[in-house]
Amino acid sequence: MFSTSFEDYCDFNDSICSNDSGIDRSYTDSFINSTNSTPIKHETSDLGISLTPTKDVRRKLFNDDYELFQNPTDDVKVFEENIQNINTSTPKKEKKPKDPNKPKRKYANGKNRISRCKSPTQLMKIKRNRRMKANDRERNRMHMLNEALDRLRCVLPTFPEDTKLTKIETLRFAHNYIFALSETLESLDNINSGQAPVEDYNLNYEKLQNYSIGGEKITKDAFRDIFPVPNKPEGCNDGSYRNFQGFSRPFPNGSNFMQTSEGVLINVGNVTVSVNNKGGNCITSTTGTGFFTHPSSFGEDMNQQVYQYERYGAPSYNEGYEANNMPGEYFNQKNYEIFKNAFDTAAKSRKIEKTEDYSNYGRYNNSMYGYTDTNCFNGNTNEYLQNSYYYNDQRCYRNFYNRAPSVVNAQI
DNA sequence: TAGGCCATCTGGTCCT
DNA sequence: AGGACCAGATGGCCTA
Repeated sequence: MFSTSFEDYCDFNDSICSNDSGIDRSYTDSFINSTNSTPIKHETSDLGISLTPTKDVRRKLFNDDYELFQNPTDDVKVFEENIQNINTSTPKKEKKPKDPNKPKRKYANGKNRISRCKSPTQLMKIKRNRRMKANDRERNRMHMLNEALDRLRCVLPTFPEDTKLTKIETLRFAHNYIFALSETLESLDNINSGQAPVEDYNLNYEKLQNYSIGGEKITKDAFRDIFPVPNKPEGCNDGSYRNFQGFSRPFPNGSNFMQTSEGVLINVGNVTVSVNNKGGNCITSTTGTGFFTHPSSFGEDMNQQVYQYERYGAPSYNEGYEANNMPGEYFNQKNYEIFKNAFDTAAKSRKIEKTEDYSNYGRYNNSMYGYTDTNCFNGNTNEYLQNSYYYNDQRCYRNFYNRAPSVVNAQI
């Protein structure tokens, strides 16, 4: 089975590996990312072929293996016998019945290219090469899967001080977060239809996150149990109290919706929208802030408004409603047009950078990984790493508190 | 030190 | 043949 020529095991010319095998890359990655991932083995007795840095080391490794092949110990013999009797492979799936109408595939006549005129030694090298390439592909595949999970983590409303969610926690939390957002939309629909909202949940991220980490799949009933309807704020008439609860950090009044004498503030997800009665409108998201200001209200400062609410408390819905005679329907056609125009203007003003192409294995580099929040910035200086994925695709949600807003002025 | 989590290796299966 | 996907095995790291 094994070649008796030692040199056959020592021919580690990299040319036997295809250009996309990523061998050098893997070796480099093992140093770059050694603190974040299991380093690729260099000194173990497994194949360890291309992953070892020098030919001398490779020779030593294979010399050891070669000696073992030539003179297997009793332990090795017993092990090899036992291993034949253990089936650790993926269980076979039942084969689908063949479709007789499906056209048969054509195969070339004669021996295939690989098995033709190849010595056992050459075949072994070919197999080993295939295995290395398969390992490399599998590694990259898992890396991309982890990239996707990291992206998911960044859009989930976790807090900076939290430890990184595990994979399963991330998936559970994402599921429950989507559920919670759906509940928000349902409440919003009830507002628009003139009905009282279904619930005014006393929501917060930490509860939802902790629930998710516990491994429970959230349901409507569980949702109501976990987030009970809070007591109405003082000054609100229960009969006409209308409010909906988003899932972002609430305003000082504990709600995600705030009706004031100046206008309306709505906070849903990562976006806060301020519609000012005088035309000074603002959209704030995790990616920045855009102000859409009517000429008559240039100089209006939303931050001052928020500060005023924090200090003196926001007026209740009824106060705002009565004072301004606001219509009950906030998301009517007119407001929709206002929002649409504002977003369109903002979209034209912002240049969207192309995100990194992950599909290029050759350019793959673990140093680009955003495993920790610190990867989003340059250490403690909070400078953006221009070559980081995070810089362009804005995944670093949890650190955007530090980001200065970009301001866009437009007339609506 | 046990257990959880993770990265990696590996062989099997399915599909093109 | 070869790539994608999957699941089991393994070893390292970390924490209670």
